[in-house]
Amino acid sequence: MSIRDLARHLDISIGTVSRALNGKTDVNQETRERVLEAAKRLGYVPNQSGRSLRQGTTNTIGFMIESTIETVDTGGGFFMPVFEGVQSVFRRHHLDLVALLCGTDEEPAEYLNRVVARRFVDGLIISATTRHDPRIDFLLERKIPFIALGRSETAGDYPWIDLDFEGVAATAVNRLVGLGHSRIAIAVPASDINLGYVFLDGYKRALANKGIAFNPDYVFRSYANEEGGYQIASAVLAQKPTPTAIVLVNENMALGLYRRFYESDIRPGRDIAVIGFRESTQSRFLSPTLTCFRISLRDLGIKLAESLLSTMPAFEDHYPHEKVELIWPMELVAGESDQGKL
Amino acid sequence: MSIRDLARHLDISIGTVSRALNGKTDVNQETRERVLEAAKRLGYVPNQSGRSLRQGTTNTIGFMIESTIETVDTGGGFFMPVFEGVQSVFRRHHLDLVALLCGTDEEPAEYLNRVVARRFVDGLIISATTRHDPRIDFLLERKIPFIALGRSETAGDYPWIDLDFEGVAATAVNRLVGLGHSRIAIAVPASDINLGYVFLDGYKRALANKGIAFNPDYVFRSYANEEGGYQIASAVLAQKPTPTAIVLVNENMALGLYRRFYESDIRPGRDIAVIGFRESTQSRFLSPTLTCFRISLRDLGIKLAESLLSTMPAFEDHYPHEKVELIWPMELVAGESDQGKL
DNA sequence: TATGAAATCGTAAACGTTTACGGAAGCCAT
DNA sequence: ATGGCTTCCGTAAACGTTTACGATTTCATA
Repeated sequence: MSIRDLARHLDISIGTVSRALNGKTDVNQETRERVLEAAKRLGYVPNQSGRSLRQGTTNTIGFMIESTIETVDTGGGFFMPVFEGVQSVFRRHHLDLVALLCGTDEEPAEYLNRVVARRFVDGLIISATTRHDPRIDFLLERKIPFIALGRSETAGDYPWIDLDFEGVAATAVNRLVGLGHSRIAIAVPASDINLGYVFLDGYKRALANKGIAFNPDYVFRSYANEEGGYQIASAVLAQKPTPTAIVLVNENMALGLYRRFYESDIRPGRDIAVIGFRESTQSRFLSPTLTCFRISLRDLGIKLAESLLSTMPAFEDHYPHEKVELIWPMELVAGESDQGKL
Repeated sequence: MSIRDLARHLDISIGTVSRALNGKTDVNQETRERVLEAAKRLGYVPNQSGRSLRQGTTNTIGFMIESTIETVDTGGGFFMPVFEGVQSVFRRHHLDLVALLCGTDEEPAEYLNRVVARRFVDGLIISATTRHDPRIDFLLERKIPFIALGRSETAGDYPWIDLDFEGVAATAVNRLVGLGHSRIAIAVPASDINLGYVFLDGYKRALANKGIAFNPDYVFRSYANEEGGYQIASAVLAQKPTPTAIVLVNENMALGLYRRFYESDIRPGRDIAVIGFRESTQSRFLSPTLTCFRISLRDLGIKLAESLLSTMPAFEDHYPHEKVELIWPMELVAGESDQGKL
């Protein structure tokens, strides 16, 4: 069922059929309707390879996700809601969204190289940005439209949207200070992912604002998951003087942290204050419930998609070019985990 | 940088270049090496649209994942490890794997229709199979190679691999009976996903084997996530006589269940036995640790990929055609959550 | 009526591959 | 010298689109 078959069936030329289907102006209204009707009736759908070859465009956007130990455990569904938001925008423009999952046995930059070389996608969303991310230079040099979910250290001349790690760290510290804490620990990822550095910066700055000296011994590094939380809890308990509060960079850490504390009869919220990171399906069901921060993930996805389109020349009539360097706000969700008295 | 440029640069015909790159036999060894070397040096990669158009094949496999409320919260990373396994096989055959994420605002069958119509992929892996899954009939009729992760009720003439829900339910029941329980509840998803029915069947059969009467009041239905676990815990406590044990179809339910029990001062493992489903990053860090079942997800992915290839004519020399109707084994991981005395 | 503009459509080239086909050259046996 | 293999390579068609270009018709206007 090619366009040729359809044209033969309607007894008009394939050029006209193509123009009718693509909404070109120079085609009679009546014939357009005939074409559309026949296409639907016969179940004709344009062959993507054909159009791609001709137009040099694939109508596909890739969302690259790494399955590193750090990001694999996005419990509570981080990416799915974002994806839905992205997809809702793309669908209006007949763009298909695919997730490109880079395994642990391949370098992200290598993987990306393959994707780009094969001209698989028209644009890209990358995530889990590292401090100095080679993918960004690569995409800039190849002039592939892209947007990063998460900024690198040199958040230079490329579009990115990032969560408000700095703001979250500051809000958490301020809140804890307000509750009377001064020995405030922080948990960051051990990896090179940039958000850890941003988070740490926000923490330091907030401490400084409150006139509290920064103590490097209160910075704990491990995996951004349950296991990491457990290990950090052990380290926290071993540290003297023991912190009275801890701020987590990742909500999955909370469960492991809780577990380890329980084993030493330390009850979060009563004996030590804990502020998690992102509100997830789990945070409400922990005991005590986790004080954390809410993100409108779907809206984030929508903004991500719109921003990407604004960097693509083919869409500049709908989405005029704009510089996107956006910090996405997060809203405090008070729980019980930071509410104990000192 | 097209094949024409490469041919011109080497001063040979494009046909020879193509044959050299594709490992055809009728090309001189020396010229082949020259071609390969030049291709690498000049960074030539065949345009996918061109080959797809010519060969009618895309070298891409799609892994369809639905982001329904049921599957979105695959905490502990279910899909990522499976994905890696699949990818490790495909990479050897120069196949690209993409994840096709169907949002909640679109029917899975509709979404699949679009994917297939645009000839996006050469083969498909579908998951979250419902009881009567229209996608299966559709793919069979269109003769698209596919494999289902999860069987439908009429697990008929199509390839599938499924987790051993029946075995897990039976093992759990037997274990609980061995510990002295007879009032054993079961938590299943409220949706039409088929695994719930299979799980329930295994439960019923195991009860019958042990001579325990099936009590419909002990079947609890809700979402397969933390929220659902919480609701089910409430329902369990309200049920008289109260069950002394409960078997979960989903590990994410455990946290909500625990939370609700704690609110009523019921301690899992002491006052009520709980057996979760899949071992995840969380199960070890719950308090008490969750008794559950381990899956080798990477191997599952590998088998999934190999099985799919065995249904594709283009690969029948490497993977001879075979009937795939496979129940994937799961191994008990004893925790503390079922160890209380009655 | 002649003229030009507007509306509509057909023709054919082009996108980058793969591959069937045939031709040229080399070699060996007759 | 002829014929028949084998080895290697070039030619050109084909995949299914889109689109620049030109042709035809219609229609209003001078």
